[in-house]
Amino acid sequence: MSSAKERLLESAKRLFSQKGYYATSVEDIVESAGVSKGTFYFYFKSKEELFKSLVEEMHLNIVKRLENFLEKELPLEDALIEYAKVFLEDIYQNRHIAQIFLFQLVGTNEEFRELYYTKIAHLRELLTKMVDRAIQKGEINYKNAENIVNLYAGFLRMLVLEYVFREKEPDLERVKSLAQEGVKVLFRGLKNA
Amino acid sequence: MSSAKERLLESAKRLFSQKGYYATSVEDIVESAGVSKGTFYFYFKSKEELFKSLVEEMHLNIVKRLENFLEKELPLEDALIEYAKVFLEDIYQNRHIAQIFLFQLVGTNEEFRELYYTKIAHLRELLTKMVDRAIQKGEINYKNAENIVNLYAGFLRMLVLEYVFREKEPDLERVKSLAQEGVKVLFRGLKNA
Amino acid sequence: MSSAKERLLESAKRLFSQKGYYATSVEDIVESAGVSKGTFYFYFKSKEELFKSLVEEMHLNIVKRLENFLEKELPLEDALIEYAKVFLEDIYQNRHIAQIFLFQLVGTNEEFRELYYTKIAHLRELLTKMVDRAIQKGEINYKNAENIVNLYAGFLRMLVLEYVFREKEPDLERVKSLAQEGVKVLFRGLKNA
Amino acid sequence: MSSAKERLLESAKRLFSQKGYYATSVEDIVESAGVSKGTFYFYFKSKEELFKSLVEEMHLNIVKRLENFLEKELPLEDALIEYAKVFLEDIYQNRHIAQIFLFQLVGTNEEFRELYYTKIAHLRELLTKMVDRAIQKGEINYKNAENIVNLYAGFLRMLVLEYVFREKEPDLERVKSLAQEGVKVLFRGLKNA
DNA sequence: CATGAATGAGTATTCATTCAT
DNA sequence: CATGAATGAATACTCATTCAT
Repeated sequence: MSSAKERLLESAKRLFSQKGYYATSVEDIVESAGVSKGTFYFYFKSKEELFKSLVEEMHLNIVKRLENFLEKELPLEDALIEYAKVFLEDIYQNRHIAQIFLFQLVGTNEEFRELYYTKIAHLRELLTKMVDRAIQKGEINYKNAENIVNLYAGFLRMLVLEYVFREKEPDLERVKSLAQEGVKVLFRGLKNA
Repeated sequence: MSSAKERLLESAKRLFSQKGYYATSVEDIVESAGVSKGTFYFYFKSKEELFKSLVEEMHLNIVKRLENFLEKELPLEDALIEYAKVFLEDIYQNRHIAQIFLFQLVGTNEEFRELYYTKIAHLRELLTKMVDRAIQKGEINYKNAENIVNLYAGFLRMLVLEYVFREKEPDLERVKSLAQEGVKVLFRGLKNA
Repeated sequence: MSSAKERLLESAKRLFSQKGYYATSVEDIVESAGVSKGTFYFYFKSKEELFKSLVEEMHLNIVKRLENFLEKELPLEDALIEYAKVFLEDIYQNRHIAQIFLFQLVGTNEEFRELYYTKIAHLRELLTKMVDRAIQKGEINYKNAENIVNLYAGFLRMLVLEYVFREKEPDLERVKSLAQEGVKVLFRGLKNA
Repeated sequence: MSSAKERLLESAKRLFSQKGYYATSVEDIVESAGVSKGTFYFYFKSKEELFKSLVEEMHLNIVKRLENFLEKELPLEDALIEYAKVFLEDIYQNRHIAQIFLFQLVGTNEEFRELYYTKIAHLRELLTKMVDRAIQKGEINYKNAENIVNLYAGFLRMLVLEYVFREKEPDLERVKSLAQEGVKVLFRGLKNA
């Protein structure tokens, strides 16, 4: 049986992702976790701290995965396709926390927005590094790595927003295939500049 | 001199976009507008209703602009580039309310998220129509209009998120040129499928 | 066509009697009367003053009617029966304002309760006088006039509460006949002490 | 020492009965009880719910008492006299909550009025049963049980209104003796029909 | 006479957080 | 570790009343 802290984390993830940070009360969380309020504050300094720790967790997951990818040094097209698939799978597996990270953080309040931009900057850096390498290797002819990240990351975000989060039971295979097609389109454009 | 209602609307836009829906209190809004609480409720049924009316306003603006574009029947590449520029200009001019529409709605609570998806669906439809026309005319060879919308709209969203909203004083000309470059890359990819 | 003041009075009577003093807002009243708030305060100093003036009006009505009855110097039984009928008819005709007078005044707040007791004391006095006369004339053998008023007035109040006010469309003839029967029962008891 | 909940209930009873439902604020109640606002809402869902629970409590008290009386199967005159005494004693002991039940409920708003009629209907039924039995046994000759209840209950209500609630320190013995006399008068009337 | 925009004190209710047990 | 009673500042919203036009 899961511990009180784990149950609190699970409940928080689910409720934050469903109802949003503000509309989720500590009361909601402890009730759903079946523990007392005192217990909540034994494990977490505050509601905000819990939220931020979820964000941190998700961020570290994505970063780790992305760094692993970088080490493989795949050709860019393969890398972009493979990573897109892994990313979508990952996001789907961690839907709740991912929703918080990708779409709640920016829109909730000033502090969270800043946190978002800090975390995202890190991820963009990693992606930029990957693209830069391909530019150096002459794999593509459009050489603005930052803007390539805009195209690629914007596309992935859109897929997540429109398919993974919007639909109750997303057809992940279809989303992955959309991702693959999209990246191919993109890559052709990058090569033929 | 501006009327009480106008001042309330301006204050609300600014504060919602800065601090977010929940972190902005009616107190904040009326204080910033220099009117009493009673006046707020004389003009708006509730904080929520005011928020939603701002969203509606922005939505109608974007739809109108997009419909105008559709009527022009430009070649797709030109249309995508021109619309991107107009869109970015527009979003910049209406930064506050646009921030609310594009990034707060999804992340705030369940009701707002549903509202977001409803509004966005409408915009995606219009874009899809534009792309479909180009497919019929043989302008491009990748024929999944929906996915092209994912690529294009995702890219624009990312530009807004990373440049227009992130930076205090965004260099709009640079963003537009990134947009133009990105669309060209994309279009090449679409043509050479 | 009725004047603004009359329409305000009518609306106030109806709304106060239906929803109660506190649950009826000045807004409700002016809306239902089709006039502006300014007009309300042109004719009435305050919501409370309007309410009290309605109470005063009803009180004067009942007092006048009762005094007329006293002058007739009927035998007690006839007087009690006749007055009961007239009273019920009257209350029915002025249902709204009567509801306010008889049942809202006591239960609403301290000030109104005191007002109620003052007004009611006056009515009880008149009734006591009527009964005293009958005692002096030897018409009845139970000689506690105050308690007779308790029996009689309590009975009438109960009829009003249970039949005139409770039912949407009260059968007034039936209520009057209940009143007549009840008074006869009462009178027999008074005579045979 | 009494618990926070008990103190809240006591304060609420007293204040509601003195100032009325609307004129008593939650602030008033918690201040008088010496607890915080949060504590109020820890124990009661709302001001209205607390009010209704007081009503329910009083209603159950009266019903229980009345049912006990019914079981005794006393001759009607004795029953009416004995019950009147017990009722007055009871009402006096629970003055505050009784005032709420008997005189505030009807006059406050629509919802409470309906609640009043529901509760009172129950009490009238029990009394009617008691009277019906006496009619069947031939104890009285006036056979309209419902109207007898009107006479009896109206009389008791009037005693409560005029003596128990009106006076700061009511002379309960005198009220009980008025009740006894009144019932005797009534009973003679009923017998000699 | 009449309007309706504007006021601001007041109200019920929420909720993150604390702490004695 | 765990509980849950208690806190009180904060919040959205109401409403009687005023007053310039």
